Amino acid sequence: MSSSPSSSSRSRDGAGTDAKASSATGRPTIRDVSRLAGVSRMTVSRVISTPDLVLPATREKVQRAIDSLGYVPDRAAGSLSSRKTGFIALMLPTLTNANFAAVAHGITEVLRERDYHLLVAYTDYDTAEEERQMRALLARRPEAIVITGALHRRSANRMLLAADIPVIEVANLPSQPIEHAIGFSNYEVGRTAARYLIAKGFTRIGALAATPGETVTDHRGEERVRGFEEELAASGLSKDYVLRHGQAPVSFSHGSDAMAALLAAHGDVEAVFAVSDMSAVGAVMECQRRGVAVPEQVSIMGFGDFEIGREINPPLTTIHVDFRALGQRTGHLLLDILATGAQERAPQRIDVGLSLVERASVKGTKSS
Amino acid sequence: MSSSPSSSSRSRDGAGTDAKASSATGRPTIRDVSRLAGVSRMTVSRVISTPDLVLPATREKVQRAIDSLGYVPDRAAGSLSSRKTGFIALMLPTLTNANFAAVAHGITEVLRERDYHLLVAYTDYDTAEEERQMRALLARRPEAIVITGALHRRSANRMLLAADIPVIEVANLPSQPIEHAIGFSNYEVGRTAARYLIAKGFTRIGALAATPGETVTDHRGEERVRGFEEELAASGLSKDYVLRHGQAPVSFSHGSDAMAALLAAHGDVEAVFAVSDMSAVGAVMECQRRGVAVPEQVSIMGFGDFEIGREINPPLTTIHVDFRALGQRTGHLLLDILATGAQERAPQRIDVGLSLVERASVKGTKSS
DNA sequence: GTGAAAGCGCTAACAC
DNA sequence: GTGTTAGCGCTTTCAC
Repeated sequence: MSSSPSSSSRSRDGAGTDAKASSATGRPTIRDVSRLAGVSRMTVSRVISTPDLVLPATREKVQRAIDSLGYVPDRAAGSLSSRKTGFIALMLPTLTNANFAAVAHGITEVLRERDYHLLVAYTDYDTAEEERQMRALLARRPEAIVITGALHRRSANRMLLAADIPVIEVANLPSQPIEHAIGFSNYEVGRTAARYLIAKGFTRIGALAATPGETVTDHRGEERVRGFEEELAASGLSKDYVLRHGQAPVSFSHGSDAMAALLAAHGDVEAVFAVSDMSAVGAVMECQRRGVAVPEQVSIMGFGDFEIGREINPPLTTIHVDFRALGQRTGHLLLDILATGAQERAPQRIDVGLSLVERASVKGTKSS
Repeated sequence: MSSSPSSSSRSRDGAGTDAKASSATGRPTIRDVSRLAGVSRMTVSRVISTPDLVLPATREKVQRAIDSLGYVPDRAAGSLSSRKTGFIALMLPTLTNANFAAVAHGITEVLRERDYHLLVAYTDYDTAEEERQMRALLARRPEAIVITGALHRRSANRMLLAADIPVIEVANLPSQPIEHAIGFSNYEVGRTAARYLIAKGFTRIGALAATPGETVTDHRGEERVRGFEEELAASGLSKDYVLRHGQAPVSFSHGSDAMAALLAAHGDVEAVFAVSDMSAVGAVMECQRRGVAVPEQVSIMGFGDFEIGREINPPLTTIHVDFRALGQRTGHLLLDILATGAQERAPQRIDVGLSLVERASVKGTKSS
């Protein structure tokens, strides 16, 4: 493997000057490539990032060296020097939720093309984890950060501001966004559901949500019930049928349990809005088991338009938000911001809206 | 902010010597902290990573400087120097699947404590994405890599080997693992399902799977049908009822569609194994819609033990694997390997096994 | 079109 | 206990 000295002593440094031993890790470095190709490290760097600035002959020579060594540039070293890490931070309550997973998926799809990498952190709805996760995320020097819903700790918020990177809030649309926001109003979701059920002529209208906990809270879900309750109140209807039951995250079994509890307490309930389709599906199943006909005896609707809702019998009426598209839009805004050069971009506030999907689980729908 | 010269010229360099201007990014560096605290950068570094080696008085002084500046160490710079990135790579087919999300979740839970970060990449079942994703992952110099199922491209495999880091295969248990493997045999899942249905006395037994595609293939699902078919053949039963339909990833609607197709082609089918609970649930719903009684007319079972299976009516018989625990075990093995010092650890091959969960969707179960 | 020098922000190794 | 020196593997900047 010793390179035979060339006949003339060349002034280019390539194989000669940069004669340091190869790295201890065994993984080839840019230096190994430069030596093998007989060019400087800078030329190797150019072949990788700006190949057009390199003569085709040189480029091929370098490329062969790269291939034969199986060289993969170390991005950490590159970042340190270029001050661009290629990381985008994403902070979620959980990944074990199809909608949040869809957001992450949508963002990734878009960022992938530009070689950005998503750094995902999740709090499991635990506000105490926020600060830890935020610190860990910021230590990787993301070029921007995407968060879902508001932060709930001042400390986490302070860190976020101090980081001085673009912030995008997704899947929730605060009236006063930190900077950019793409999403919809959870509060409006609740109001929309209530208005819909009221318009259908129901008067004993309930809801199924999680109990807000000390540390573990589904803030978005809670906002939905809040909107729901206020609309009920605005129409002079009772909130007695609104049930907060169990802990976040809500799931199918949450819906079954909560529905059972609601039927036990208020057997005369006519219509129910569950803050998530997961709960709504559980509620429908519970009704089936109890011989309570849906929608003849009880109408049920949910939120999220999860695939399962389309499949059950009767199909679930729900409120739809396209989370994957939300992720994709977020990805595009991100690329836009990062290309435009950081803070030049005026804060965006994009409401992707909601749509009510009428299916057969609510009485009085054409399809039911 | 100018520091007044102290009465004596001290030999410690702290505030004096390290007098370079603060960084261009605006974010404080270790140098800013050291200056403010009047100590060397090394002392700051120690306060962060090995506080016990620093005098309490010094430590507090430094901590105050850290807090007042809002300093968050740059891990990229740290990695470069220490050669420990704190990254674990995870390569999945998709995150939009509760079981894979659960694996990621389980790993994260464990690694979190040690400040390791999971770097997730997904291929969307596209084997062509493998190489790209693998390269991007390795460029971040993960200390270990976790992959689900085998890699399908030689190029990706070569890169993996060249990276020379611990490899753990999860959720699939190849007979010849690359190195470590934690999981179960998908092939056995299929055989178990077939044996179960055969033992129940059925003879016209079908399956619902995806069609293997050119680029998009659910290899794990395909292995499950393969095992299923072989067991059928071993008992001299026909494979005519085994249906490969639609594209991966399978979903609820895949199950509905496939079940409809199966009933159309072979109305006399007695029992069906769907390669995923998602499909199985879709199949049950389709039967309900068609007035085909489950399990009286057709028995249905799935794989994965998704929560929804427990909730539907009748509850779904399935094969259970605890994916979150799988993730947690993977996390612990990872910590073990990384602590033991890389390659010292003998390759582990851990079969977490399967369990058949009998519920009411198969005829002849006590509960049905 | 290519190269040399300098340095990104941190820590390993060794002084004292 | 704390400081100094010397890099980690890249890219920026500027020279030629």
